[in-house]
Amino acid sequence: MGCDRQYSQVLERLRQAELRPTRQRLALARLLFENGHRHVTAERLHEEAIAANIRVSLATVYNSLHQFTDAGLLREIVVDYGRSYFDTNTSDHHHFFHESCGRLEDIPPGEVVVAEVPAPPDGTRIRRVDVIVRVSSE
Amino acid sequence: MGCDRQYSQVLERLRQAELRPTRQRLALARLLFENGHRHVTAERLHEEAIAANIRVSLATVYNSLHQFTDAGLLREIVVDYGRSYFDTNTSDHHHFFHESCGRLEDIPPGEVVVAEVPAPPDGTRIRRVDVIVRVSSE
DNA sequence: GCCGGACTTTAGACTTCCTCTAAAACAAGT
DNA sequence: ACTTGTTTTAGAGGAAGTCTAAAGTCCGGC
Repeated sequence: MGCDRQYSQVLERLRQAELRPTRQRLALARLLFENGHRHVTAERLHEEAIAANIRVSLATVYNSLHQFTDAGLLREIVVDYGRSYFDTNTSDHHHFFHESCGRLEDIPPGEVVVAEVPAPPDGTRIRRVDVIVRVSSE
Repeated sequence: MGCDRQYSQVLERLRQAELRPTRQRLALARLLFENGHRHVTAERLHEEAIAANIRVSLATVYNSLHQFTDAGLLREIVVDYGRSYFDTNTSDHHHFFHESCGRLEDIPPGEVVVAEVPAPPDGTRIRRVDVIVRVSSE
């Protein structure tokens, strides 16, 4: 099954991020990282955890998501007013946002090319370029 | 001064958008459109209106901003979780977002080139492409 | 000018998403 | 096992925005 290997990989990720592998962090990390790339909201992850019988508070879910983000394990994406998505794919890529259902989807790599990144204003440095292609059903 | 002309231009804009030129809408529209392009939040516009002795409620500011947006007079931009900016420049352009101070700034036209816009997922149509370049002070 | 009906505005309660607080629980070295 | 510093938690608190229903305004017809 490879379960043990996955488990210890997740554990190792937390160690490298210098985050104590507590019960809650470990469980959340497994939900996030053991099944391919995902886009989740805090609410959604919390529901999943509860459904999986992991007792964890919403505050801890928020804390963990932010700690993972700070450690570079997640990327936070804001599209809709007042809702954050967390993407387990931290590589350089962009998104489709489905306006009708609020779903976020990766744009296959290589499909958007920002041909020329503008010079940042004086005294500033570019942290990231976000491209969001908003789509709606026809 | 050209004030009368500006006034009637704003009036005309509301008429074309099929929005009754009420006292409040007219006053807000003047704040928004009579002094070059701007990026404002609802809170900010409300404060300005109060400061200019225009009695208007926050709810009306929100209503008006959304009506103007629906009519194509404004463009709504979401960068930060839980805060919307409204841009009076509705032409096709993109933004720098200053992470430290929360300021939004236009990228001069022609500076970002999205060389290739990806094909939208089946059954969907592209509504808009948003490019946000996040910068922070060095 | 004045009326009447439709459209707008308003205050304030409410919702949603998220953060804070202080106390209880836990991890990990000794 | 004990201690110490870190984490977790429930629930209160906060910010941004929406909703409601009552009061006010616009404007065409008279």
